[in-house]
This record gives sequence, C-alpha cells and structure tokens, in this order.
Amino acid sequence: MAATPRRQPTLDEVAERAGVSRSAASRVINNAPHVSRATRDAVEKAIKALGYLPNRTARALATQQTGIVALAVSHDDPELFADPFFAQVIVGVSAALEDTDLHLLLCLASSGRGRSRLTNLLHTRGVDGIMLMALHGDDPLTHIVRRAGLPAVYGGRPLHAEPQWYVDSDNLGGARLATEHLIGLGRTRIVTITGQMYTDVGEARYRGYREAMIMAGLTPHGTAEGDFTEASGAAAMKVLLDRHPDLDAVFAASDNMAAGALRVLGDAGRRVPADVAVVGFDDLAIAERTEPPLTTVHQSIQALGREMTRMLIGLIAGQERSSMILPTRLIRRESA
Amino acid sequence: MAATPRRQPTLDEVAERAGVSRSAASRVINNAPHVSRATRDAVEKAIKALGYLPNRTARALATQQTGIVALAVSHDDPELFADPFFAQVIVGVSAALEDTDLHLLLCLASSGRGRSRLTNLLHTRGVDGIMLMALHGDDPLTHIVRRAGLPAVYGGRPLHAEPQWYVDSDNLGGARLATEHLIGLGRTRIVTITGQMYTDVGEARYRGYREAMIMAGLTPHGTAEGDFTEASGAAAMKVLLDRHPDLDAVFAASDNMAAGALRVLGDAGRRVPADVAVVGFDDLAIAERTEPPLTTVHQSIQALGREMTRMLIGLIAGQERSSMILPTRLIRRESA
DNA sequence: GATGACGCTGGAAGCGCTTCCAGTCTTAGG
DNA sequence: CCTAAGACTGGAAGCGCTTCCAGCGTCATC
Repeated sequence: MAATPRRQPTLDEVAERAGVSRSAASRVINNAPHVSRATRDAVEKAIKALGYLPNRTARALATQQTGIVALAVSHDDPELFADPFFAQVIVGVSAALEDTDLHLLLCLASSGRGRSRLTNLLHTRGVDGIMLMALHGDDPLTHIVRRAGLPAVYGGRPLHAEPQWYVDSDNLGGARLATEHLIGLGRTRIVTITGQMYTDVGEARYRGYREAMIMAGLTPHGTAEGDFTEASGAAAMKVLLDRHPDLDAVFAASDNMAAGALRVLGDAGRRVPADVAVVGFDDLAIAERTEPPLTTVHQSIQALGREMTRMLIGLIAGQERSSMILPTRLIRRESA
Repeated sequence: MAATPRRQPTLDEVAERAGVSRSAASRVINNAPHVSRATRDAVEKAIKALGYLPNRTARALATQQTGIVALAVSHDDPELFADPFFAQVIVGVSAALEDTDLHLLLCLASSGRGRSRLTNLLHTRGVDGIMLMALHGDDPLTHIVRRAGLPAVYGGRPLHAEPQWYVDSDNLGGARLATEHLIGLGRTRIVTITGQMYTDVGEARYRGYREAMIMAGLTPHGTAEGDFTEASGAAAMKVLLDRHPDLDAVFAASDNMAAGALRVLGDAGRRVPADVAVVGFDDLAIAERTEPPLTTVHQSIQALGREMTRMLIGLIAGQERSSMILPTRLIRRESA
C-alpha cells in the first residue's frame, strides 16, 4: 500500500479553534497589520496545537505566485550535463534560494519533448520565473521564454542576441588577462586555441586574446579552433605546432583544451613553461593536476548561479535590475 | 522594468466562447466521458483560438495533486554534489518524467536550513512525492519524510534501516562477481579495499567479497578501509602491501580507490595484472583511463534514477509496488 | 404508449487560501 | 459629552479549476 497522505489542518480549523474569523487568522500568518495582541496569541496557539502549515497550492492560487523558479538546461546529454559546471551552478542557485521560500525546479530541455514540457510549464504558470543556461546562438528556448512573458535571466549570453537580463563571466577580460600575462613574460609568438566560434564564450575569449595582442603591438600568431574538450585541444595543438613551430606560448580557451595541449607539447619535446608557456581558462579541478600545474583564469560558477538567482528574485518582486558581468582573475601556477 | 506576465485565458472564457458550460469545457480538457461530438469540437476550437492552457495551480488545488516530485540530495558540498553520480541520477529521473506531466524539484538538503525547507515543502503539500539519495545511516531526512506521510522512494538503502520502498544497485552481487572473477583467474591471496563500513554500500560490497571467498574455500586475505576516494585507495593499498606482501589480487570497492591502488602498485614495482590483478566497482569514466584500463563492475546510475521515478509515480497513483535491486555486471578490461 | 436506461448538460459546491470592504469598537481631541 | 480618526474585525468575493448531482432529452424495450 502506498503512503497515506495525512490530512493537514486547514486555516478554517485554526480560525475556529482560536475563536476568530478566517481572515483574522490569515492576517496573523502573513503578519499583516491590524491584528490585536489577543487575536495574534490565540491564533498562534491554535497553529502550534494543530501543527498547522498553510497549503502551498491554495496560497499560490490566491496570490498568483507559485514560489517556484525554474532552471532550464539545454543539454541532457548525460556526458555534458555531468559537467561539474552545472553542479556548480545548481549549488550557487540553491545557496541564493536558501533564505527565501522559493524552490528550484530543474528542467532538462534540449529534446523536443523537454522543450514542449517547458513551454507548457511556463504557459500554465507553473513557475514564477526562469533561469536559462548554456544556450547556443539561436536556441528555440529563447523564443519560448520570451513568448511566455515571465521574468527570465540568462546565464551567459547567446551569441548575437543580448537578452534583457543576464549574468555572465567576464570572458573577454579574462582572456585579455591571460594573454597579457603571457606578454608580460616576454613571449611574443603567442598562439591561441579557441572554443567554438559560434558560441559567445568561444568568441569572447578569442576577442580578448586578440585585443591584448594588438594593444601590445603584437600580431596574433596563430589560431586553431577546438570545442572546449581535451581531445580537441590536443588536436588543435598539433596543428599549431605544425604551422607555427616557433611558437613560444599558447592561450587555450579552456582548461580541458589546455590539458590536451600540454600533453601534445610534452610528446613533441617542448618544455613547459621553459620553451612554451601555457595558460588555460576556467580553473577546473583538472588545472591543479596537469603536468605542470596549469596557470589559468578563474571564474566562479557558483557565483554565477547565485547572482542569476538574486537577479531573478528581484525581477519577480518587480524591482529594476540590470545585467551583470562577473569578474575573472588569473591564477598563477607553473605552466606560465 | 520586469517582464509583464501576460494574462492567460481562463476556462470560463473558453466555455463562454464555445457556448457551453464551464463543466462541459472541463470535461473536454480532461477528456472525460459524457461529452457530445459537437461540444467537444466547439470547445477545442475555442481552446485553439484563445491559446488556452489550464492553470496548473488551480488544477492542483482542485485535484490535490501538484504535478511535482522532489529529489532530495543530502549533500550540498559542491565537491560531492559535483560527483557525476548525481548528474546521472538526474538524467535518469528526467528521462522517466519525460512522458508524464510531472516536473522535478531539486532540494539540496544537508544543511539545517535546507532540511527545514524540505520539511516545510512536504508539509505544505508542495510536492506529490519524494525521492531521497545518498543518506547516511541515521539521516534526519528519514524521519522528516516518514512524518510527512508522502510517497517516498529511496535510492540506495540507509544502513540498518530498510525503507519501505527503495531502488538499489546489487552491490553484494557485484562484489561477488568481481571476486569470483579474480578467483577464476587462479588468484588465491585476494585482498580488498573497502568503502566506509558504516555505509550500506561499503558494507554490502565487503560482504560480497567475503562470501565469494568463503564459497570458494578461500579465506579473506586482508582488508583495509578507505572512503571511496582515490587518495584513500592509495593509502589502503600501501597498508595492504605492507601487511600482505604476497597478495596476488585486489578487489577495490570503487574505481577511484582502484585507481589509487593501481598507482601505488606501479610505484611498488608490481605488474598489473601479471603480478597483481585488480578489479574496481562503479565503471566510472576514470576506469577506461587508468593504466592499465580497469576491469570493474558496472552499475547504471541512470537506471537507478529512472526506476526510482517509475516507482514513485506508481506509488502516487496508488499502485502496489515493491522495492527493487538493479543488476550489476562485470566489465572486463586489462587489469584482471 | 409507458418505462427505464443511458448520454449529455449546466448549476453549484467545493479545493484552501488572500484580500477587499463595510462595519464595530476604541480612543483622543475639541 | 460629542465627534472623527483609527484600530480591529468578520463576511464575502474571489483565485481557476474539478466534480458531484439533478435534470433533461433520446432511444430501445415491453
């Protein structure tokens, strides 16, 4: 037999027991003004005695607020979702939710089915607002969300489509930082391994590299595109070594790609950092375990999640908010 | 300015437009019996014209079903939550939810605050049921959940406290499989590195090893306790080599520990599998990348999530259900 | 032609809460 | 002592949906 959902006491029972009207009891619970000391005490006593807790659904119907926010992730490929990135975001979001009475609904919305479920959720007013992560350029979610007309905050920006509210890491600035660090080391033949150039992250990190080079009076020395994975970093490194055997530094747009590059450099007999300095991006756990440990750009994913959530809460409350860029910083280890 | 939540059309408007009563319209939507062809057509036309979608909250209030299930995880340590394990569970859960109209609420409930939020969620009837993961022996969540009287399914069993409904991997059987494999290889001086013995997983995997040994007429050759991490596996391996220099095989209760053991064995000059055969447990990604690749016991975490969800859905629907143990199987690679 | 049985229908009563509003009771000020 | 401004109060009307029920036709059966 399935569990028997005990019947919870209702506000009416509380009111009756306290000898007041339901409205009075309601006022006590929401501690609204115009409640006498005596009423308050009586109601509170009744609440305690009955173990009363207001029914969420009923309250939601009356107030038109569900008390739930959604986090939609546009990847349900287990491998990609398993990325610690999402876990970090979720931890950040949860932290920000911790002292509100909002709860988190998680939607994996990459498949058609997932997307239509999300659409339905939004249009049936199942949540008060939504956070979106990891969208590609023209992800259909963008339209779905806009049409629903609910408060929505983006984590990162879809390329070429600046949403009204987003929180993003300073990819441009971080890449510049990394490149400037290499330049400061006296390197001049600096190449870069980029992420996919059709993503905002990939594009911004490349732009940061480029800007730093030009500002320093150097010319970008070579570029190869990867897809943020270790394997792609290794492949890109091979291409670059082949085309620019004289390179003396590489900026990889992700730690994973940097790890791949490190491996290839080692195999090619180049010493790091003596012959080639390497810096990555993300500051994942892997960065501490590469050989040598990786100098990289740190971004706080938890902070990203936290700020998205704060922003969303603000929007739901009807406050003015503006988008925000979270700072990144260079972590110096031994590879550069 | 915050987004303006467009007003959605209501059932009354649909009914009016279709020229029928609200109850008739409702019947069409829930495709209940006793609806004439004409009524159905009229209502469906009105629905299409108005873009109507039933309000979730209102429906929830009337039916006493929220359409939301919770997944509570008793770890919010980012490091632990980042474990691909949880991501896999979530993917499995989402898959099972995909063709229902239930949604997933995620609760990180290890802190006191998190737990009281969860308690509140359950008692305010914010969800229809709950799935619990990764509980230690006497986790307070157990009581909280029992008291709430909602359908609850456990992933894995808390030690010494068999919940009424759970889904678990066959840890005992898997460990036996692993040990038997080593025995089949002709090894006789087989040691084991266990997980924490105060967890059900740790205990069951140890028991499987022990039973297999005894069944084969061998005596357990040596045991060291780890905590499922790579570092602890390495430490345990050192101890075992020291105490049982003649060992010819090791069964590690997790791939991470096996990886640590492999490293230590290599440093000690033992060849794997020639001198010492090693088998792990979990079949994580790491198992394919160790040197040599690790023979291990595979368990499907996604399946775990999926089955938990199916079971919960059944319970919510009032069906009879019984707990279930998911099979594990041996994956042969090169370490044994 | 009377009689059920049955399919369909709309009215109405909830689900459990919030909130508006019109009253009643104080109280201070004149 | 009268009055008006507050402070409280409970009744009632929602929020948007489901569902029970009584009522109505329509048909096949006797």
